[in-house]
Amino acid sequence: MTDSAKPTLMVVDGHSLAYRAFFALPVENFTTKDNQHTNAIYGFLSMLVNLIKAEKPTHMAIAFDTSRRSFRTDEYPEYKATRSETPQEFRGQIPLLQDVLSAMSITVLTKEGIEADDILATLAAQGADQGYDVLVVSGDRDTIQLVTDEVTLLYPSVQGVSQLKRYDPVTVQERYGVRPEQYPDIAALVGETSDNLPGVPKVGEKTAVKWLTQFGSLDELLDRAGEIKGVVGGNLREHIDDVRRNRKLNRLLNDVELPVGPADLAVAPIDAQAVRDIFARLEFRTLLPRVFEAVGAEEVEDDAAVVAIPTAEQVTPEVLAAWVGTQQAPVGMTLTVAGGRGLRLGLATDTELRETDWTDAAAAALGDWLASDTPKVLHDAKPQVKALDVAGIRLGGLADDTLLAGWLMRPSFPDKTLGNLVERYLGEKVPEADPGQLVPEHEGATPAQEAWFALRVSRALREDMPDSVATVLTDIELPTLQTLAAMELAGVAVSHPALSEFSSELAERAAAIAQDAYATIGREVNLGSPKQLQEVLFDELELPKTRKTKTGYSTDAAALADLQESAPHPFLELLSQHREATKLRQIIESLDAAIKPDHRIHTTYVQTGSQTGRLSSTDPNLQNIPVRTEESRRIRSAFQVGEGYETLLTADYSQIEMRIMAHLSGDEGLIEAFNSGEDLHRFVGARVFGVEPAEVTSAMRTKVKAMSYGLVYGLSAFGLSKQLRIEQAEAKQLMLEYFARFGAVRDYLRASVMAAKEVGYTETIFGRRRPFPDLSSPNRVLRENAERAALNAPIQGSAADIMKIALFHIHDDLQHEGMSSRVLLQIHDELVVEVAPGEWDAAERIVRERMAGAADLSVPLDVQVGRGQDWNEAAH
DNA sequence: GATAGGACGTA
DNA sequence: CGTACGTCCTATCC
Repeated sequence: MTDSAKPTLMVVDGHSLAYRAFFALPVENFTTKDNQHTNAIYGFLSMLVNLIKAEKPTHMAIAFDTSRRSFRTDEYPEYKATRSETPQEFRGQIPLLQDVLSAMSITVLTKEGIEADDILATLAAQGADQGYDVLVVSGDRDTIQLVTDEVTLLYPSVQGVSQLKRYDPVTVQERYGVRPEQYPDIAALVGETSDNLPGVPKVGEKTAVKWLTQFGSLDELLDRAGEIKGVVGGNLREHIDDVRRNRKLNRLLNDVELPVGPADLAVAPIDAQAVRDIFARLEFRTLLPRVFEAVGAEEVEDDAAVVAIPTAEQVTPEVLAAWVGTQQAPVGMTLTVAGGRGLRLGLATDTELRETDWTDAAAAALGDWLASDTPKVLHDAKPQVKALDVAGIRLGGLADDTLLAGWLMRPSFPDKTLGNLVERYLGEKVPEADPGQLVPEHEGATPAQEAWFALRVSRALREDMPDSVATVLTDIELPTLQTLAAMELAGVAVSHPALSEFSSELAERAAAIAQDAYATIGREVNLGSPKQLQEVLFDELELPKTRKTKTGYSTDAAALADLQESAPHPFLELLSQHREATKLRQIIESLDAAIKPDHRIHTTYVQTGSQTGRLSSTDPNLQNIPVRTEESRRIRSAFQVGEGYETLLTADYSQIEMRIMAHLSGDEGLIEAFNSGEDLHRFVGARVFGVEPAEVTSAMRTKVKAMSYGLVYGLSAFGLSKQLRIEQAEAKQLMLEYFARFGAVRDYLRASVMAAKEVGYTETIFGRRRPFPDLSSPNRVLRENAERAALNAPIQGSAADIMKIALFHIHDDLQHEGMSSRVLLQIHDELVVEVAPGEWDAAERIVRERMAGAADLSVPLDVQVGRGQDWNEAAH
């Protein structure tokens, strides 16, 4: 163990250890869904975390080689020349690893023409000089020469990267029979195959040690080489130049000029968020807590300023009402909610905090103020808005929601709690009650204290916020929030009898299909287990292998369809049918379970649930109710008009994303297509294939349709060929023809990605931004994924903006006109409205006007409206 | 009991 | 080698 009084400097050869990890860990287990390999990164970090925990260095640096070229190759071009090319899969991981390290505030050192071990040697020398205990971590045997009383080497043993052997002068002597500084002499004589440094033939470690002991030093040995007898003596004399060269090359430089010295390498607090972000990207999950445990948590906590949080004054509703009456500036507000009901209300200015129990009396005393336009700042206002609504109060003056503001600033940021925002934007900590303790040691923040934090975070966020984003927040998101609250409260009526009847049918059918399937293979398997299915398909039936997955071969629907074509087997069709039936049944069962006593399903819209600006829906997700097959639409038939209402209205935008493309690109052909009134795909097909619209066959229409939609997602010729099941050459030709007629589309898409690369973010028509740091990543997979996402983001995001604008305007209009009709669901480009008796005409007019008028584009926004007693019937 | 992976539903 | 989501099940990890 190291002397606790002395600081410990740990210097690590990043390259050699990551390389060992690369071969030690199976790459199949360490590949992200984007096909980014991470085994070297994972293995290295895993080892580093263990090292930090075990050694507790006070100072740390990690050195990397810059390239294969170094002063050694300049001197001796064959140096390391026999090493096989480092695999691209490995090299691609190094920049990512360095990103992680920098997020962990660990200094990464590289120097052109200098190898990592020379940097280690230099820092080790400086550290030993300046009174540090030095730990050198390297997988290169040459570093043995660095070992002294002050410098210890940690060297990976053969067992694997996690087992490091500790070399001090005594252990080196025991293992190699010489003092550490003599090790290079042995290496020079024996040679180093991996470095392509041949030594003296027939001389191994034993002979080398014997000679050195006998002659005292290498110089002495070489001077007196004539005294050595036999074949090895001859060999030595013959290869004496090689030995001199080896010795020259394996001497590590300990006087490299570096931008930092040991004192600059003090362990610093990690950037917890950056680490979380990059780990998310690398899909490391289990490693995150280990990293935080080893280096993160304490430092971050110490780093956050300990700010005295004002104490909240407990008052009666009447006193609180009097107090708020005197406030002009925005007030922070938190209504704690449990089971949809308000519990306690906290209000705060910068200096004064007030709290009261949320009772009928409080609602009565504060209702007017809550409904007034007096500006209020909340974090995650929607549940609070709903709880107020239950008490008969419509919250007015919603000036900011820090949850939405934080999301708009960083939509990829997964964790948007108030505490996270406070840390990021104020550098302070929100006290948290210890979870899992019945009597917590620490009290959490009170409602008024949360309100106080929200108020101050709001201001800090607004300072950073570009105007365009602030406009999206104020003019789109906050009004949308109010509307979503109302939609969630309204819910949608769903018929339990309809669902349960369908469910029973499907259960019977699935069971029968399963029996048939078992019969075709002669045994029972769990048809829901991909693992067991793989055994059946590829081992027992010996069907051709399909697309690879992380754990084997795919058994998904596309793979089964391919198999059915290339190697038909009755089991395949039965399996597909079984999947279909059980999937439908699952959906039905989960919907049925979500029906509340009011016979309605109340989903939760997650306003911050996407990176593009779309909503998401959970508990249950009502945005993925089946629609494609006739049978599955029976589920939609169970979504029915509720009691007291007359009919359901559905309204959807047709081809909204293509229309946005036409607008953004200004492509005259595409704009004409939308203004002509002709079916879009027929029009495009006519242009692409050079025929009259009437002559466009359904095959032609299918192709241009796939192409058009694919464009929005950054589709490649490969992807297009796969989807249409045509040759890649044909897909390529199709794309060429398409762009020959609609060239401005391609120009726009290219320019849009270029611009995003330039500024680092994309922007929707309304100014919503999405950052894309990976557009300039040296990693091709990351970069190209980012390019496709960046291509799509302004289009999908603008469509989301337009729908939100239409949505809250419809909601507001219905209210202002005193109608009972209400919006129930939003499914990205579709709305479902429950229409009250006698209100159809007005409702349809409002919906059509507001949807078509939500944006002024160079093409019309086409809206399709349908009506019916249930969702399926209403879908025209 | 929690988490990961495969599969699949929607726009 | 097409974007954006949520949820179910099974298998595996702890």
